[in-house]
Amino acid sequence: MGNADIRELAVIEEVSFAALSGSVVAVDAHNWLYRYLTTTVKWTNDAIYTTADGTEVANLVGVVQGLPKFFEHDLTPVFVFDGAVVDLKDEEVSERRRERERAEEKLEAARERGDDIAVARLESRTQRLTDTILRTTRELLGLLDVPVIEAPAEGEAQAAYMAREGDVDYVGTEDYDALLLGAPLTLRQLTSSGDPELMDFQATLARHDLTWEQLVDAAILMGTDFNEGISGIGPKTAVKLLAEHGDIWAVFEARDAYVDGADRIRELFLDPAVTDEYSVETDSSPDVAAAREFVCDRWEVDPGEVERGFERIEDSLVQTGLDQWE
DNA sequence: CTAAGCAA
DNA sequence: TTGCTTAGG
Repeated sequence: MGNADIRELAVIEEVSFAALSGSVVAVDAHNWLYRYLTTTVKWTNDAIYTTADGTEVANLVGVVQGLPKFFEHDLTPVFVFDGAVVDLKDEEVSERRRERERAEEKLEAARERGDDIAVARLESRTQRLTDTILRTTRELLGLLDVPVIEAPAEGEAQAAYMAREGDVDYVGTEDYDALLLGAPLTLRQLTSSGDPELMDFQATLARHDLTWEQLVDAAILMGTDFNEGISGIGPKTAVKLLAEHGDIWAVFEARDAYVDGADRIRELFLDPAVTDEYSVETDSSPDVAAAREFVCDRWEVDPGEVERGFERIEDSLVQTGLDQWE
């Protein structure tokens, strides 16, 4: 599939958190939450992340554990939430449904034979961001005064747009799509322990002598989330073909191979639904006490699970407060 | 999912 | 160079 192929084209360098100090990052909220739920939190035990009535609250633990990373490095996160689901082609939708059903069958089988490791792995695959998870995440971010922006469609597209407009410095997501959406600078691995990775849009275009349209065309040839690539075309061949033929239509002609709905897929990347109705408020005053109460009292999370995170948030507040006097 | 190794 | 498989997180 295409993701690794796009990485192959992208100009990516490691950066230090220190180099990012003072900047604003538009975080793809769904991507960030998903990553936290599947890797950090979900991996350990399950019961403590569920309330007595069965509501999942692992997201709250994830938020409390994940935000300090931004604050401690003097990064301002802006969380961008998905709006309406972008409608895919019918076959794509049913393919995904089949995938999901297959995964859920396997999960059931693993449960029956008591294979805990397999259960954990499969659960992370079938994990869904429920309405409750999204709602409580927004509420907690609100209490901590972290800006939240509602995208009309894909959060990542909105984030990329805000970065292109210069309203934020970076897009934060693990997804390579940000590059196709024209996000000038994308940060990856903000949640993991090592240094972040910086993906540079203009440098990527320059390296391969491509226009934005051609980069998107190359991705479509190699395969994206929305289409199968053309067999036999990887990163090298895609770039060569576009240099030779100019655009995807000419390539189709020359190879007598076609991608269904290529014009629509192109549009999803080049001209996605976004809104100007947002404001990025960078000075914040988190109500940590209220956040604690929300997480531990309202949602019954064991204080031990989030205490360290709240402390780090409080400490980083003091720290930035001091910085202003230096 | 990502990296590495191998066949065509 | 691409695509497939396998190991590991």
